[in-house]
Amino acid sequence: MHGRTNLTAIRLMDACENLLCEAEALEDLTARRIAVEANATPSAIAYHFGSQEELIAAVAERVYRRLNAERLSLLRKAADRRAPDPPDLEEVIAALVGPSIRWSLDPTSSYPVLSHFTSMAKTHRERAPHYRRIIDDVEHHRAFIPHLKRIAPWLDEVDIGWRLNCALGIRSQVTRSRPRTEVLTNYRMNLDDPELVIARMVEVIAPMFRRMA
Amino acid sequence: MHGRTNLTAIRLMDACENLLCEAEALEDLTARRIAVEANATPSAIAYHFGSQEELIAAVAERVYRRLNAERLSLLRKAADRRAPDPPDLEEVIAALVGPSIRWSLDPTSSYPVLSHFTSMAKTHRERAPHYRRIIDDVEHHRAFIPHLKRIAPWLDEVDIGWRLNCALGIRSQVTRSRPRTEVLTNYRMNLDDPELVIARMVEVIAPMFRRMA
DNA sequence: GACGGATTTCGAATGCCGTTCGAATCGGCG
DNA sequence: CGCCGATTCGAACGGCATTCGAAATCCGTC
Repeated sequence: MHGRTNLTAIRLMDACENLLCEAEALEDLTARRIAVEANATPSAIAYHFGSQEELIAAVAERVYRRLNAERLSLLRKAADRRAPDPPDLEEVIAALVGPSIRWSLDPTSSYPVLSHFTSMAKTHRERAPHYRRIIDDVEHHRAFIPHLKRIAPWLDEVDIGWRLNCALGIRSQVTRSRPRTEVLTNYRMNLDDPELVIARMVEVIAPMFRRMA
Repeated sequence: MHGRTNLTAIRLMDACENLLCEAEALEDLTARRIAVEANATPSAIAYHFGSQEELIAAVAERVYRRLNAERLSLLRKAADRRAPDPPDLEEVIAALVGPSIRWSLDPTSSYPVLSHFTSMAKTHRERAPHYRRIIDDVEHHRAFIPHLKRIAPWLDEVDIGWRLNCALGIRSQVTRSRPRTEVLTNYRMNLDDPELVIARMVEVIAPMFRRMA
């Protein structure tokens, strides 16, 4: 029934996720390789998912859900700790960027799936809408807005959203352009310790939400 | 002589640049289409550039040089205006992010070449080193460091480089993830006026280089 | 236990891709 | 004219994702 609850459908997704993590370049990920890794044939991909791209989208969505769950869990924790007072700004920022940073530095995580997936949206025309729906789903980011609004009530929602967007840009730069980051900091920053990196990011992002001097 | 000063080599680069700008997806860019657009054959690409990827790299490098020249020209202008005093912080930041923003909003510019090119580095394994050499060339960014250091002498060079890197991340987010930016700001920010966007970015980035309250 | 329709798997075929390669063509110089 | 390097071309080749009809498998029903 063309579903993805089937056993081989699951095996295809797992194989695709594994290959996507190991592959250093996307051209290493071919339908045939996925099929072999999953003990199936390329036709199985078409049958269960419609196309290779939709399989990848399904895998990416699955990984995204895990990351977002972690983010929102940290946000809830930050909110609960201080309730009914507004949460701690630095803790909220750490909840926003922390999971991405930790995943990107953990070689056993599936973070490569996400970074490959975003660059894939620019490659494929037909599936792009379907891809963008996943990438541009920012509901889990919007969840941060009300909390930040309580922390910085003098900013309107547009200002908050804009700063949130900027924070996400910094996050992407650090996770996806490591060579640039290394060169610009003269190789004198320890970019391997996630907590250190997160602290450095908080140090830069937090002032965006503080009242100007 | 396998050079790229030949007439058809130039026509190939121009055709590739045009197609790269018009194509909304990279799969639209094929060697055969480039050849047709340049009144040549696919073999000509191999002959003059070695491969399609190297042709694309040559085109991207050409566009990068134009953008960087514009950036450095603005930086020099900012430095000259206040010399021998340190340049104005906001003007330096505008020099850093302004050209990218203006190009990305100008439909006649070749900015799509750059955004496509960066996502291409993740797709191809063999040429990746060659690609990364172009992408990770941050010499033109490093040129900003001494000026920023004069503006914020209490920051060491690592701090300056880190903040510069963060500013570039914000720039990338705004130029490359417009849908996200729109949703997060509730579609209530005018993202079509480059000067307005630049002002908003300066507003967020400048505090990174100001002494904390 | 055997049947029959729906579901799933398979393998061959299709069309497009980038690239290769030998032959044909061009252009200037003796 | 005749030569030779530089350039262009067209016909391959292998690899890719995908399609499709036939086989195989599964499972409720007789």
